[in-house]
Amino acid sequence: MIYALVDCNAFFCSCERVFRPDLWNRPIAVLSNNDGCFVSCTRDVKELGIKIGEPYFKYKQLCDEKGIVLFSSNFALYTDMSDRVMSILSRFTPDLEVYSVDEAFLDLSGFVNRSLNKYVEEIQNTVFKLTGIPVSVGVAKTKTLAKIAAGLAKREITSGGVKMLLDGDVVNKSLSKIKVEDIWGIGKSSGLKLKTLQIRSAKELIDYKNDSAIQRVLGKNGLTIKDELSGICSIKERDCSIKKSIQSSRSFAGTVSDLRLMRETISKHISTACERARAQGSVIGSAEIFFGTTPFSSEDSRQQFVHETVSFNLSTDTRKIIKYSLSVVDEWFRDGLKYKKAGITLGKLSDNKNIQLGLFEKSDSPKSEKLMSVMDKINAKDGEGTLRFASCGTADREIRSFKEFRSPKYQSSWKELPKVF
DNA sequence: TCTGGGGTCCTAGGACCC
DNA sequence: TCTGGGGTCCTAGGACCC
Repeated sequence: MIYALVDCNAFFCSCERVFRPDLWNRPIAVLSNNDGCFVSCTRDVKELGIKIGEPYFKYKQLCDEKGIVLFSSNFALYTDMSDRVMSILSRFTPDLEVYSVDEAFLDLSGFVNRSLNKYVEEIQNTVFKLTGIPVSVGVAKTKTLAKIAAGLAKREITSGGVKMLLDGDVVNKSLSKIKVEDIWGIGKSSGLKLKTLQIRSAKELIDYKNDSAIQRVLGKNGLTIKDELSGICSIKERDCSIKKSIQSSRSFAGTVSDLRLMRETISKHISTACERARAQGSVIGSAEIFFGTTPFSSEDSRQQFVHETVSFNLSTDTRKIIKYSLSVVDEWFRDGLKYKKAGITLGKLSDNKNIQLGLFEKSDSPKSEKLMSVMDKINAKDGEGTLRFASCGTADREIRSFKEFRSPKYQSSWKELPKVF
């Protein structure tokens, strides 16, 4: 096999730059919900020591000093740009696996006879020309090696954003420079375990003879990764078109200490998630409700973090799932606590088609299905939340989030279309 | 006095990813 | 004032059964 991993460079930042060409050479960063953390940074920002996931308030001063241009996250823009990039990539292979919002694996096995290098450059150039998004490409015999190659493509200035890891000597040389915890699928904790076996680099991992020791510390995943690094394809394609769980959650801009507000928040999360579940044709079997105070140290408040799962007969009826979920809220909510975050995860999702064929039980009445379908249609046409349940509260009590640096909704709002003079 | 062996299924939690 | 939001997969251990 020959895989190419195409990875968009600082994707969210690049999306913002497409509409702000004046920022092409400026350091920029994108912040998470409530402008809490950094979620995307251009290379020059990373070089200042700012890492993805770090809280913004720690670096506020540095950002001011260095003139870093900040953006609040604008996911409507990023998903739209992602769709465009992926659709272009699909022209280059019959087998495209979209791995995340900014990455995809292309099976290029059929192209070995062409000049692979040229083809890859063509992919890179086409994406940039048609979307304005710069991408790096790593090419190798397995997905794990392609991930490593793409990482090298980004790091090595001379690479032009493309790195081929096909020749055995080149692969070995590269692997000896890769720290074990930087391998795709091995994190901090597994990295430490491997160090107890004196394995520090990717090369040391593939040269390690005692497979059972690797399996003991990493589980069978460890051997899969070892094979992949040795050039043996062992990772199956994941089908991500149907989600197995669907989550909706947010941190509050301030804190919430009011039961009614918490009930409304949970109801809204349930409504959002159920709509997404119905949209992918799923029937829901369980809901996990969670809410909690800040996990970070704060002297003035007691801490609590609730995680409760309720299971029920398969259903798509938002009303029913809200009812179950609110009973959890009522049971666990404590007066006087300052809640910082709340959300839900829908689980035990099954395919609606199988249910209709009678393989499983479903408890909803035909009336309820009709109601949900009408609601979804109206909300799709006239906007999110046009029709909602009373338990979600009224719009004026909406819990606002901080988005100090939001960019316009260039592609999803007529009022905010970019203007060309 | 003294308490099997094997199997399946489910769930919670950990680890990892972007 | 202040620390994201979404996912996936694996494993260990409990419940249950014969």
